[in-house]
Amino acid sequence: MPRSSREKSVETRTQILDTAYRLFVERGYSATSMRDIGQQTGVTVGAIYNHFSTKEEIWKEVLLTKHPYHDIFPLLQSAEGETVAEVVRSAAQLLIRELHRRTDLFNLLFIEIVEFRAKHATDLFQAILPRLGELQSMFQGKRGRLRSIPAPILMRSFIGLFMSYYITGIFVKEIGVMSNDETSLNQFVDLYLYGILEEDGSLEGEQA
Amino acid sequence: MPRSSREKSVETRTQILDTAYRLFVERGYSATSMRDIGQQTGVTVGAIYNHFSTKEEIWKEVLLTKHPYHDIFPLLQSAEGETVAEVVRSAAQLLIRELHRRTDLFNLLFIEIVEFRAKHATDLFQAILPRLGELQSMFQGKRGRLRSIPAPILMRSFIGLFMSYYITGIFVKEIGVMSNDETSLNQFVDLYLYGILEEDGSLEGEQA
DNA sequence: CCTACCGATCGGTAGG
DNA sequence: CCTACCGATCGGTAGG
Repeated sequence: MPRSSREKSVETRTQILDTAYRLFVERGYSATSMRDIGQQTGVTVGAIYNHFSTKEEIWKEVLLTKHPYHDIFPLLQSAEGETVAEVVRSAAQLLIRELHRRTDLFNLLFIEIVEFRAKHATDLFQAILPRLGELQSMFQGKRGRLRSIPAPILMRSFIGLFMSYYITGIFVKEIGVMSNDETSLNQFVDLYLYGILEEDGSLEGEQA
Repeated sequence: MPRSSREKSVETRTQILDTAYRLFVERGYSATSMRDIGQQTGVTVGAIYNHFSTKEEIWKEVLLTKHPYHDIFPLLQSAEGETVAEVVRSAAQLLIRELHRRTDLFNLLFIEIVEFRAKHATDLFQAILPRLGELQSMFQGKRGRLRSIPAPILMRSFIGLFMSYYITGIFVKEIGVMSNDETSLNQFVDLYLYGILEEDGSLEGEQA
């Protein structure tokens, strides 16, 4: 329980950001009104302007503080395994589980691209950049040799693996003619593993 | 020049759809008003409702008629080469060139996911499905053996290749620390090729 | 295809 | 005099 008006203020601000995030990913930016944010937070519209000067300022703060990398980075770092292949499979499992829990994981990015023409992309990337280095240690001391692929390409293509699985999965869902189950995911991951690993037979052995 | 009021009506309808498409991908659905569409088409708001009963009906028609697969499918089919690797590289080149011409190529999909929670996904997929088969012939009679990967996975991961290159590229653009040039694309494509092809040394030979 | 409107709601701000 | 917030309302615009 807040003990001062100062603490109360910080709490209200946090609640506004939580509500705004939820509504933005549910409906998009323009379709979310300041009144919606206020009502669902339990404050008036005027009160919001005590914490943020414009609606876009709320967006900027939501984008930077609720961006998926906040959840994804720790998740990736918790991936375990003795070989590179095992680590990648473990990371893929964790990420897909998170995607099922939060099917709107990438919505902040899509909104930023469409409704803001990615104008805050530089700010966002500056925030992420320092933490990208942490990920490089994921494969340290693991068995299995990587092809000589630059780290940025490795990371971008790994993210892409999930984006494509997720986005194309939305459109084949409930169709039946295409499966979107765990088998599909494994096939995606295998394709990625064959793509990044030196050929030494370890993958085939593991599969058998 | 239209010779009858019937033809004039069809032309107006087409112009409305063209304008709506342009504004939707520029700003998103909610941020685009019926008045915007009317003004930029050169008709009043009331006139639009002569052709479409709701704003969402315009969206549905735009989504189905302007969807990127209309441009992408013919593009992929024009890819040439004597080996699977050459065809894939050719297709990748063509697709990236198209992406540079139309940087908003995927925006319709993003809007459908965020602002409509993908409610028209089934309609869209039904429209695309019959044409997916045409693509399967792309690799017919080409040298280079594919791993046993189901065709849907092949296609989904190929689309994913570009989505990840495109989306992550937006956020690393103009940063300098990460390159987003032709070299990056080739590295993405190589990763994909290693992922789908049986190992027979042909790729290394080609690279050398 | 237009002018002229409707009930409601938009982002943002007034004084207290 | 501060903060956090209120009820009411601003000029304009939303879909219809």
